[in-house]
Amino acid sequence: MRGKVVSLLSRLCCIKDQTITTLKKVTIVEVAELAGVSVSAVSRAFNPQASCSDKMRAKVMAAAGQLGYKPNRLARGIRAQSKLIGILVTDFENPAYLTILNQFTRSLQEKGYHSLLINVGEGMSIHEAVELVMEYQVDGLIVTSSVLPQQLTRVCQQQQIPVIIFARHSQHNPVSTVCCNNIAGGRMAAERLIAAGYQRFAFIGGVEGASTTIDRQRGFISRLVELQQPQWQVVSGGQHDYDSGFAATCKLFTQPEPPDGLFFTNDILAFGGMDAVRYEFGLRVAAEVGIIGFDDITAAAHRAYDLTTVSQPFTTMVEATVDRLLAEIRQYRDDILPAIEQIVLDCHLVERGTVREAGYRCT
Amino acid sequence: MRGKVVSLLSRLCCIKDQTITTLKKVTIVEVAELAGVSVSAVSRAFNPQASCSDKMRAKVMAAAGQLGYKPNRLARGIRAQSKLIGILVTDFENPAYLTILNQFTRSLQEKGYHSLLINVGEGMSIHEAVELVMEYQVDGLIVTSSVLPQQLTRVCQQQQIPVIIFARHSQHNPVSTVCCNNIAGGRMAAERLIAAGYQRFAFIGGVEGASTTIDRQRGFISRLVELQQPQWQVVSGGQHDYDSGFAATCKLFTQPEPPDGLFFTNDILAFGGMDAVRYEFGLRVAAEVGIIGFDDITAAAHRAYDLTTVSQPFTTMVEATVDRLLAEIRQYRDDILPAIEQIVLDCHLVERGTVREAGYRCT
DNA sequence: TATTTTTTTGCAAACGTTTTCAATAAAAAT
DNA sequence: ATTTTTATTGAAAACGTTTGCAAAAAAATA
Repeated sequence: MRGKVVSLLSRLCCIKDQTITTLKKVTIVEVAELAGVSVSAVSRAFNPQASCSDKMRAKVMAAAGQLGYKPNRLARGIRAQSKLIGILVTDFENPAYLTILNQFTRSLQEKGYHSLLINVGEGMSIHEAVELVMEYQVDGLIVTSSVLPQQLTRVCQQQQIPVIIFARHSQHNPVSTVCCNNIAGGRMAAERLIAAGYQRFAFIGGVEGASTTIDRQRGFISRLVELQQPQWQVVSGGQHDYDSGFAATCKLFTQPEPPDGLFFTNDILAFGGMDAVRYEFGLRVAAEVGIIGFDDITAAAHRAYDLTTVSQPFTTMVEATVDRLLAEIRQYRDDILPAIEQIVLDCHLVERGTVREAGYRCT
Repeated sequence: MRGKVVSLLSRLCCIKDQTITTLKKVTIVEVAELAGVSVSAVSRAFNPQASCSDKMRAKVMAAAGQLGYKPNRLARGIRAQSKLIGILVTDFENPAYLTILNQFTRSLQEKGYHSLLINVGEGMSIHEAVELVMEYQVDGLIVTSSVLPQQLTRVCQQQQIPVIIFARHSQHNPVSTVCCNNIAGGRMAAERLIAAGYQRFAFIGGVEGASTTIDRQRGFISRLVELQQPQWQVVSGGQHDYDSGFAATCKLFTQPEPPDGLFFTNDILAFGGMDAVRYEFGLRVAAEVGIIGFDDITAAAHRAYDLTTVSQPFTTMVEATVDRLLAEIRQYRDDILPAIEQIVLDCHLVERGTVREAGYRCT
C-alpha cells in the first residue's frame, strides 16, 4: 500500500481527561419512566399495528424524542420480525447487477425491509450463505443468478423462510422463481437476424449450465430450425465477461466459413464479440455481421456500441420478486403454506444499430 | 406486469393434513441438555476466545451437530457484537461501484463481518440511513461517495461506532477517510495532455461539489497554469453519467474555438465525451482531440474505448478501509479513542489510445 | 503430600425487546 | 342506569444469547 497517511491527534469533541465520554444507549425503559407509563406501552406505541390510544402514543413519542430513543432492531428481531432480507449475489461482473441491486434495496427499503448482502463465491458457498442468513434470522431470501440445491430449499421451507430465485428457474426444485421469457427472447433474436438476411448463425454462451443461457440458446436454435436455416453453431465463452466474448468470436472468425449472424447470451459478451469483429477482423457490423445481445444494460445504448439487444424488464422483475416475497412472508405468518409461483415476464427486442434492416436480400 | 404465472399447487414435502410441519428452532438450551452441560458452556464452546476445554468443546460440537444447531446472531448481537457493517451507497450509476461492493463484501466476509447495504437517495436521506444502521447495532459504518454531516459523525462517535468515508474526504469533519490522491491524478492528466501538444484544455466535472471532482479539477488546472498554458475552461455535466458527458462535450465543440485536450472527472463521462467527439463531430480521438478519464473501470479497456485514464487503486482502497475500520472497532472495544486517519493512496496514469504520443509537435 | 496458582465450569443475571393475559377504562347497546 | 362489548393498559414471562462471579477441578509449585 503506497501513499501517505495524515493522522490527526485527537478528535475535536468527546474527549475529557483522556477518557471517552460515551452516551449511554437509551432504552425502552428510560422512555417508559420519563413518560410515566409501562414498558409495554412504549413498545406498542412504536408498533403501528398494536393497540394504543392516540394520547398514549403522543405522550410516548414526546418522551422518546426528548431522550433520542431509537428502537434496537436486534432485540426486536429475537421475538418479532428482523425486517432483514438476505440477498445472495454471485455475478459482480455484469453491470446489470448494480442496477438490480439499486432497485432491490430501494424497493425493500420503501416497504420497511433492509438488505443483508452476501457475496457468494470463493470462500462462501451457497450452502454457507444460506446458513449465514438464517443465523441472522432474515424474514426472506432473494437468490440472484444462481440456483438453490434442493436440499437448501427444504431447509428454508422448514424454517418458514420464503425464497425467491431471481433471473433463473429450476424445474425440479419446489421454489418460486421470477425470470423473463428467455426462450421467447432467443426466438426474437433468431427471427430478426433471419429477416435481415444473414445466413450463418452462431450462439455464444457464457458460463455453461446457466438456465438462462440454456433457454436463450434453445429458443434461438429452435426458431432457426423452424425457419429452415441449416447453418448454425453453438459455442461457449466460458465466463460472462468481455474477454470471453472477444476470444470466442475470434475463434469463430478464424474458421473457413465464419458466421454472419451472432447472438450473445448477454450484452457484455456481445461487446467483446463486436469489438473482435470490427477491430480484429475489420468487418462492418450490421452491414456484414449482425449482432444481438441480451439484457439491454446502460452501455448498450452508448454510441460506441449501439447494440441491438433483447431487453430484460429488470424493473418489473425486481418489483415482482419483492411483491411475491413479501406476500409469502405474510402467508407464512398467517400459517398458510405459500404456493410455488414461477413468474415469467415478457422481454422485447430493442432495435439499434448492430443488425441491418429487415428485408435485406444478399446478392 | 405482463407475462404468465405458473402456479404449482402444493409443495412436495412438509405438508401433512393441510397443516405445516415446522421444525422448531433448536436453541442453545437443547444443545446443553443433550450434551449434559450448562448453557454457558455451550455459548463458550461457540466463542473461540472464551475459556473452554477441548474435551468440552468436542462434546458440545457433537451435540450441536446432531441437532443442527446454528447460533442466533440477533440474540448474540444484543449483548455482544452484531458483526454487521453498514455500507451506505449513493452512486448506482457508476459500474465501479459494483466492483467496489464486490470487494467490500468479500473482504468483510473473510474477516467474519457481514454487509447491511443501504441505498441512500430519494426516500432515504443520509441522516435516516445512519439512524437505521444504528438501530441494527452495526459494529462499523462505511460511507461511499458521499460525505457525512458533522452532526452525524458526532452521533456515531458517541455511540462508539467507527465510520470510514470511502473515496471522499472532508477537511472540517473529524472522521477517518480513504481516497486516492485526486490532485496528483489531475496533475498527471494535465502533464500528459500538454506533453502530447494539445493546446486548448477543458475539465469536465459531473455532480457539482463532490470533493473528488474539486480535487481533480484543482490538480489539473494548477498544473496547466504552472506550465504556462493560457487556454483552459471548466464545465460541469451535472450528473455522473454518459449522457452528461455527451451533452457537455457537444456544448464545448459548438464554441468558436473548441478545446482539444479533454479531462473528464470519471470514465463514464469520458465515454460520453468521446462518443460525442467522434460520432457527433467526426473528429479523430487522439490525433485531433486528446481524452483522459478517471477510475479505470473495466470498460475503459474495451477496444471500443481504449481510454487513457487515471487509475484508482480500488482494491487497496477497499483493503485499507476495511483494515482501518476493524482496527477502530478493536480500539473502541479496548476503550481507546481511535485517532482520525486520512489515508491517501497513489493513483497512476494508464496509457491507452485516446491521447497521441508525447512529444508531438503541432504544425 | 500440602499448598498455591491456573483453568474450567455452572449459576443466575443481564441485554432490549415483544407478547400473553388479566385488569381496567371507555364506549355502545340495552 | 345497567349491562355488554370493545379498546387500552400494565405486570410479567418469554426470546436466545453472553458474561460476571464464585465454586470446582486441574495443574503447578513447594
